[in-house]
Amino acid sequence: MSVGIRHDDLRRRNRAMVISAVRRAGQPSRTEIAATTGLSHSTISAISSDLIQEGILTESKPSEAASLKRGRPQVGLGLNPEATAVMTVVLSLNFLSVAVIDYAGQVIAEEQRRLDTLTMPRDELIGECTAIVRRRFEDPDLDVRSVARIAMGIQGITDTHARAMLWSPITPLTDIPFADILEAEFGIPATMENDCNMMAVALQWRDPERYRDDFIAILLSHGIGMGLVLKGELFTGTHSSGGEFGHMIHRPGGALCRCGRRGCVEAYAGNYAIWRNARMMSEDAEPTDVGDADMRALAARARESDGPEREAYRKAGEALGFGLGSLFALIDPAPVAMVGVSAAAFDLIEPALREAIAQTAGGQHSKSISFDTEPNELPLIREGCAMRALGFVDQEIFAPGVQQRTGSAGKNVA
Amino acid sequence: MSVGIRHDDLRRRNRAMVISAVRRAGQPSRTEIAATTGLSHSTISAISSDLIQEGILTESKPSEAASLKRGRPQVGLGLNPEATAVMTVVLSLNFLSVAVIDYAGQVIAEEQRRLDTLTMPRDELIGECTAIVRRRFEDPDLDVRSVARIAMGIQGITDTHARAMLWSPITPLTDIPFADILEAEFGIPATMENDCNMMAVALQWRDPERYRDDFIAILLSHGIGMGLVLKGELFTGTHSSGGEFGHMIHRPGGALCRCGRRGCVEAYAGNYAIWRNARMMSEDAEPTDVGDADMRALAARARESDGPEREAYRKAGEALGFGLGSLFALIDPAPVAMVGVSAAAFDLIEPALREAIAQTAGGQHSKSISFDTEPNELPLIREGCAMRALGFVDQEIFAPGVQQRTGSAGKNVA
DNA sequence: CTCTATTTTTTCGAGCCTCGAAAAAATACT
DNA sequence: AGTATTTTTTCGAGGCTCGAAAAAATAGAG
Repeated sequence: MSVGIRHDDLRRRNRAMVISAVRRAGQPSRTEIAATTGLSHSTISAISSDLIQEGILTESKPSEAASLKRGRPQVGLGLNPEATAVMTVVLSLNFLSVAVIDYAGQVIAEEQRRLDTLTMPRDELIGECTAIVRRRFEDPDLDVRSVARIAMGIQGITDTHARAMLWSPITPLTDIPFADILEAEFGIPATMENDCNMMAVALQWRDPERYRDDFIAILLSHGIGMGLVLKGELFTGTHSSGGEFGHMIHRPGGALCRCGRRGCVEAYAGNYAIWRNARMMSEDAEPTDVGDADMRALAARARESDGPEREAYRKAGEALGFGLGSLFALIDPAPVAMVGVSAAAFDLIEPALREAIAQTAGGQHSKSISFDTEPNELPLIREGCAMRALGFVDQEIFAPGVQQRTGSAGKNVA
Repeated sequence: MSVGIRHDDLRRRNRAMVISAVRRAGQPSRTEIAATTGLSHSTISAISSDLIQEGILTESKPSEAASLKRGRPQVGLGLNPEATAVMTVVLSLNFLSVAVIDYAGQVIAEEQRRLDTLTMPRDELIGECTAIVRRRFEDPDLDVRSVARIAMGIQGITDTHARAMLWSPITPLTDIPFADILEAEFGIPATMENDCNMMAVALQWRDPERYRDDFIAILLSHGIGMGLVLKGELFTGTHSSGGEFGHMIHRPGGALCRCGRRGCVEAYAGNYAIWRNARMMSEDAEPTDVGDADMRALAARARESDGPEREAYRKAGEALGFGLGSLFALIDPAPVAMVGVSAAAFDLIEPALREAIAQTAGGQHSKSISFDTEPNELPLIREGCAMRALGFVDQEIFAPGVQQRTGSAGKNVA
């Protein structure tokens, strides 16, 4: 059950409010913050002078608008980049990357690495992840002692509490508690996030106009994933990261999916499924890895002539359309961002997708549903992880004490 | 954006907290409330003496457990039934009912009425609804001047803000702003709720053990509806009441649904669909109304022998199973309550349903998914409306002032 | 160059609210 | 009748936010 509000929670919540207002707005003045938060000027003044003294915020000289106005110029408040730093670790198919990001959100160091995730044994995979992090810590150029949090993103299913990878297409291994492993290894709070959820978080930061309260990010890649934001909050399952859009059932008993079941949306719209159909292979054929270059070539051929390649994209569009239609029956339509290599072929997918969606309950507003595309998912995932880690720092370290549910993490206060 | 917490919000929130603790717990002592809310004894003491003085709570003599313990006996706190009252209006196919419920949740008056909703013109339908409410107000036995809120429940789609019926299977009419109509007519805040959502709310109150944070209520009746609670909160769409489980797509281009589209879950599992299949009629046959008695007879025949009737229920189970599987892919499995006349035939539905679900992503935990049945939906809907209305009173009238999002409603403070 | 209008930010006292400790109240046990 | 025990109330302390007023910092006017 939710819990009563203590008197001291007040300050903490309002501190968090101010920090988040600054993170969102860039260089707001105290007056602007007072307006957006609804708190009085006195309160904002008190809180921000605390935060400045603690080295969390910094004053920056007046913005350009100052010269136009009459009275005392506004003083912009910004996040102090040196307040702390966070680290992101993104593990995807055959690829591992790490980045250090300062408190203001700028990347200050990074490293990328190819590895063979599909065949790697458990210890080695974990070892690679901890090693790449450790190398960052050992870099003498950086004062990495100030890293306050690690957010790891992975393609696959994670648990609701953001502690472990439960299942992933990039490895046959399951149930790896990466968050706990990193915490034990480095003594820093860590979380394990789902890649598509992080894409959604990143979109919310990149384009808050379009991706605000309700939207959908769909990853069109080898597999089909989804990140969903509803009422401004990231949607997760009751036990797992949830939102396994790719494994909604498109045709009961239909094409063979990578997950071993039949008829999933992914079994028609994943890279391997498009490839399979374009080559006129059986729907029962084992899913195979298809490179991004091959997919781009496939899309080019589909654009050239109306052959089996175009038909394969049509089928993908149909599966995505009926899947989205079912989803929209549940949550109502919302803006969609298509991310990943096949998003670059969305022109081939869209007609069949819209036709399918129009045949569903969500299709009433079919025409008003807008799609946007972004071919490159990795930067989005990293950005999402960074924002997530910074968000935790904002709330749990710089405005500590408010009741948390997560149980672990969040002990080292400045 | 969310807004800073003012100083006076504190008291109001904690008042709401205490009221809700009392509503939930029955007759808790001050000490118990302090424990569940986490607030100090002094605070609870202050707040509850306020609430008693305002006539919202009453002290009741010690419970039976008092004789066992040593010290000063606990004094139970209860909701004062006379504090206020709410009214529920439930409109379903050919049936309209109203009830007056006191602040403690007891029904103190009711009226039910048959009418032909399918053919009624707009004015007449609205007129019947306002008339049945007015008759309650005119009843001299009741001090109905104290009615603080009306909650209307309807089979069909409502908007997110609980103001209007957007679409309903019980009438060809659309977009009737019942909440506004009732507010204008009687000057009392009103809301327009979706029937299945209210079923879910009622289940949460009836059996909080089983139906707590995450569960699904599915209405198996003429149509198929769903009420969904996730993380303790009623799930709604971004624009409408949402959760139109019955119109997820089971088979693209498949059987004709009452909604005019094809292949919806409902087109296989709604009463009319089961009837159609049992009679071996075409899947394109116009949906017809089937009475509850006919459905019960159909179920009996299906249990007797393995004929087309049993096959019809099998198909229904398959559609529901694949639909649930897709839903579980999104939200993970959760306990399910099957409500409505076909819930009484769940024995005929369950085998195919479980078989289908096992073929989906949600089916990993297929065996652990538990189903419960409740053949009678109307009492549930009424209970849900009552609890919802009382919840609004608790929060908006007896603990007023906390920022609201809904824009309208909630102006008459005690 | 000085003065005034204007806008932002800080200061200060007032009013609430919650908390902890201690007191008061109400009962069972001895 | 006295003591132990548990619940509830009382009371002063400490914090927080708010509004009003003061202080600070600038542009424009004369």
